[in-house]
Amino acid sequence: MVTLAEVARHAGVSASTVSYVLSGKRTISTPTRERVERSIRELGYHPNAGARALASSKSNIIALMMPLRTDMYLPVMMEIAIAVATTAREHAHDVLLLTGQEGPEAARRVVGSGLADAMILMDVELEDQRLPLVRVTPRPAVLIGLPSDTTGLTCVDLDFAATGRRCVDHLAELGHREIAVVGEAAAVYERRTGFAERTVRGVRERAEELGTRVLHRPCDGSYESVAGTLARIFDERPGTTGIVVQNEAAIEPLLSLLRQQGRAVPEDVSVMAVCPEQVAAGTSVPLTSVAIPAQEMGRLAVELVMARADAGAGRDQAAVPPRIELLPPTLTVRGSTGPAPTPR
Amino acid sequence: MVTLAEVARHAGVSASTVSYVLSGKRTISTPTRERVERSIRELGYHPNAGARALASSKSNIIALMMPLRTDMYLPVMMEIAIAVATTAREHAHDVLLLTGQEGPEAARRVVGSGLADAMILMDVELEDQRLPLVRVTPRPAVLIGLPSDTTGLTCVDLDFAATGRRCVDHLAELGHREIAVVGEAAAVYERRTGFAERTVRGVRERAEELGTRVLHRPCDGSYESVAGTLARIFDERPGTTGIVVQNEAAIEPLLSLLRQQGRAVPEDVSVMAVCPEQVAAGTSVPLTSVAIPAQEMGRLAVELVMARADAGAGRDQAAVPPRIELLPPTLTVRGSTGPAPTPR
DNA sequence: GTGAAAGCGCTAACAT
DNA sequence: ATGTTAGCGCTTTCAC
Repeated sequence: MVTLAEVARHAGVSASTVSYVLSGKRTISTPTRERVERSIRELGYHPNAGARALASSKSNIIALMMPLRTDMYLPVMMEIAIAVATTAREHAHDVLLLTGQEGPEAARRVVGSGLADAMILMDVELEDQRLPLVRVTPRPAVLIGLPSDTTGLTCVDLDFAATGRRCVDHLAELGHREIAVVGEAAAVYERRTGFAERTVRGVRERAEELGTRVLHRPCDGSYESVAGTLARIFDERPGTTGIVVQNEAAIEPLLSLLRQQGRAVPEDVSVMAVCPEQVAAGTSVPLTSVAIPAQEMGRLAVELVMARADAGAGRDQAAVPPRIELLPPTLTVRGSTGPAPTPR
Repeated sequence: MVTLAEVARHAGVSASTVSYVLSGKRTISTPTRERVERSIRELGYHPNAGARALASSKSNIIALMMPLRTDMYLPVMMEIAIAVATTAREHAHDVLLLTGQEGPEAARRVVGSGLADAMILMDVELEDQRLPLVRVTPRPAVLIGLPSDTTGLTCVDLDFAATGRRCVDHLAELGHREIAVVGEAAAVYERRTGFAERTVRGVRERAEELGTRVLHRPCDGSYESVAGTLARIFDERPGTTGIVVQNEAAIEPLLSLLRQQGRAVPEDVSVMAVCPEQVAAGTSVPLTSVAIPAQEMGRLAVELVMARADAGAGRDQAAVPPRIELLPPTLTVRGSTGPAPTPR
């Protein structure tokens, strides 16, 4: 294994000079720098990560915790993870993947051991078990999702309340007066992250302002469940002409069922979804949708956590104030929504 | 920050004793051990990862590379990643997530710097760019997938050829004499991993033995594409009564289209898939399928890489011989396959 | 602009 | 069964 000392000898300089060439923390004369860089290349030198971490007390590793609790939609998680990894590399950091089964102690472990010097928490619950640790730890952390008490925390998420409002606006503009929300599984509402509620709250809020009627039904993604949900919707509210779906798994079954029932989309009923762009564009009927900006969330989380890490290095405590960053919803109109049918 | 030396002082022992209590590499008297363990708890000591890595030249980190090239089905990747992380923890290792955009150099970087002491490569191509490095590096590596030349490599994958054969067997037993394969996107066959070809080869092989006719069509997952593919299939082979799908995205559109065309499943046409269990069980018609054992693949990859790592520590070179581990296909019969209809 | 040297916290001989 | 000690390879004062 090639060491810094060997590079130094090969280049005829001291170890510290090599170190400074690498870090750029000191001005080096061009000839010296070039000599060192040449030696590095010729010897195939790679700085030892452990030694670096020990000497600098910085690991250049971000821990990404994804508990993967219930029925979280894996592709979105995955997209976020990819965006986090990509962005982290742009900041010369790597990503350590922590999954759920180790529990909140995983965070304590990686931070306590200095393995990671920052962390990003996904799949945040309203009363997340990891929050006490996050509030106490000196390492910067960013949550993807919104707990009920955000005091002192930095969070990133889609603005689901605004998303709900935006959906109602769109349907109302098209003349729809009775709309239904096909939501996430009941379990998601009961014990979880709050994002589903936030959407529904947004929907209700705007619907009230506009005098639109709303029926909300949780729904797990199975074909049977969607069939039952749909039946109940048209049973209770035969006049329903607009449907907002916030449940990736329910989308195809829903479209398929409407087709079978002879309800044309969007002529008889308008359907819109809160889901990743890719999903909305790939369905049997391309769906008008509000995107779940997985990439942006991942990227932003890293940028925020790095900003705090850099500041923390300068001043003693986090000089960057905590921050709640709610991404504004973006609605894309595709083929699945249209003017409300004129009642017979 | 609490150090080992502080723990030693607090427990009234030497540093090495604390170290040995931690590693278990030396027998410690029960009273001493208990005293040390108590001090560790009381002081809230966490061994410093960097110092450990430096002193022992082992980082206890496995790098997981997922290039995420083309249209790989993200949920499967994700499941594998989760299984890898979980299993790694059982071996006291953590997982570093490397994505594609850094290219093959990422492997060189993490291994060269000692950041990772083993690696698992996903999404392996037939002529994978990373293979030269893997063959040269002293660190143990395991591939998930099969390149064209496996000399000296340890690989894990589903036995796709056997999977193809198994599918034909199942349909043939039910009396089907003309079957179609709806495959992955053409791009997958052209520039990629070989798994899709292996399935088709298995299908052809067994079909030939049994005198079954086979029509194979690549297909990207879009609704239009599936519609076109299906039309061509029944156009060219009106007698087709069995369909094997190897393309998660194509499944729902396919079922939906068959329904629209008035072809009942499985009365008129039997459909079976090569896909994760979860997908097969959740479709509008539960699908007879061969599972993609994502979890097992992830777990096995870690077990194999750890076995090589442990052996490498003992002897000089890898004492554990390279190994190709092809998981046998498991077919689960659900509602979507049945006896071939008697020709009119 | 460059060097010398003191650690960073731990592991693993080498002692006893 | 336990203690002593020499590094592991790098960063970063301090000195010139």
